[in-house]
Amino acid sequence: LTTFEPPRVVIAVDLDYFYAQCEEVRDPSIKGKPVVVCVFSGRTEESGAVSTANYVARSLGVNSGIPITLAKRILHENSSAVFLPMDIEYYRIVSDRIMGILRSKSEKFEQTSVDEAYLDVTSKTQGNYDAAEMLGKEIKQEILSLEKMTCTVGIGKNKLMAKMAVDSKKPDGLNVIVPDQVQRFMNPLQVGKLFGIGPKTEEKLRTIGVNTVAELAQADPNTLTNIFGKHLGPTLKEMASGEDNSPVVERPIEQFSRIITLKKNAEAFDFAEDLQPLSSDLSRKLVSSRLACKSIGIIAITNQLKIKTRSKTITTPTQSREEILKIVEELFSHFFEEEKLAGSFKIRRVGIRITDLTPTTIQKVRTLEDYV
DNA sequence: AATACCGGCGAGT
DNA sequence: TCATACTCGCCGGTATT
Repeated sequence: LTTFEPPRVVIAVDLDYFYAQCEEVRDPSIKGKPVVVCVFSGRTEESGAVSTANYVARSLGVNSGIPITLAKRILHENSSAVFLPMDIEYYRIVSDRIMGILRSKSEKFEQTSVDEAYLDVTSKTQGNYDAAEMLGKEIKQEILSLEKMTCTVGIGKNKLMAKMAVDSKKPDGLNVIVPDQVQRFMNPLQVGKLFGIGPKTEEKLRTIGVNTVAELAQADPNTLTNIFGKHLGPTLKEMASGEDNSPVVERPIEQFSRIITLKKNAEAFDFAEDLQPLSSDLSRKLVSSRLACKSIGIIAITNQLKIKTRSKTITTPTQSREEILKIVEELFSHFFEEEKLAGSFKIRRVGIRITDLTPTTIQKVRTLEDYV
């Protein structure tokens, strides 16, 4: 006698143009106007990039990642356009409330960013896609009534298909791709539409004559493995078939980083002062999450926007602001010595990354004992 | 031979 | 020139055990 195992049902939820929508909710008078949420780098008055824009702004060509100055040029005749500095703390508070709602509606839950999450609802729906769709409508309605916010819901047989469903129905959509329709949905797509295939991978595939997902699904496995490696090659083929076995699970954060734009480009290590707040922030974050790091790294971004990194693994995990800073300064000193020999170059942005995070169980025990 | 570490690259929000 | 701040994952090369 075997128990009935319903086919997996996964819901992906994506909060529409999240940062900009948070601003619309906070101040409804800006709804209908172009709303542009900006990260001001502080280098000059207006330098920086667009983080998110609402759909009014997007329809005019103001997309994520473009320079703020360009966005202003595009919208300069539009006197109603609203440019706001990113207020990540506020967005996180809104996000936390909504994620709480979503978590309560799922058996397994995985938040993948501040505005996206997956819900495994297999047993709740008993594998029934009509039940899943009703649940999707309920989720949309609840977020709308409690937070006055729209979202897009995608439903599929795994995370990939749920995500593909979401991406093809934004914004304010509800899209179900039932298992029978997976091939029909996927085959005609250009490979660049697949989640995880960006411009570089798309171009590589084009050189071997693979343009559509159907062609990728039929592509020669050896060729793919030769080009993309023994993991990515087979994964690409699976993706093209709409297959994805990855479970919906909450993952612990594996790295923290902080990065800033320098007031002026550096040709030598003359910005040690600027690193102190970064180190402090990361140290605080470690302490508050009861973690210590075993690996400390630096990030340097050149004026050509090339990313360079150096890192060091230490023997005893640390939370210490001073220790992190000391290693970071060593790494930057070495880095500039090396690069000096290599030729002239300029560093635009610098940062610190900490990885190999390990729980500080000793602190946990102490905290418990305090209560005993 | 297996594992760890390192730096680069790519993708996504 | 105009180009943020994050996080995750894989690749290949090299070092360590």
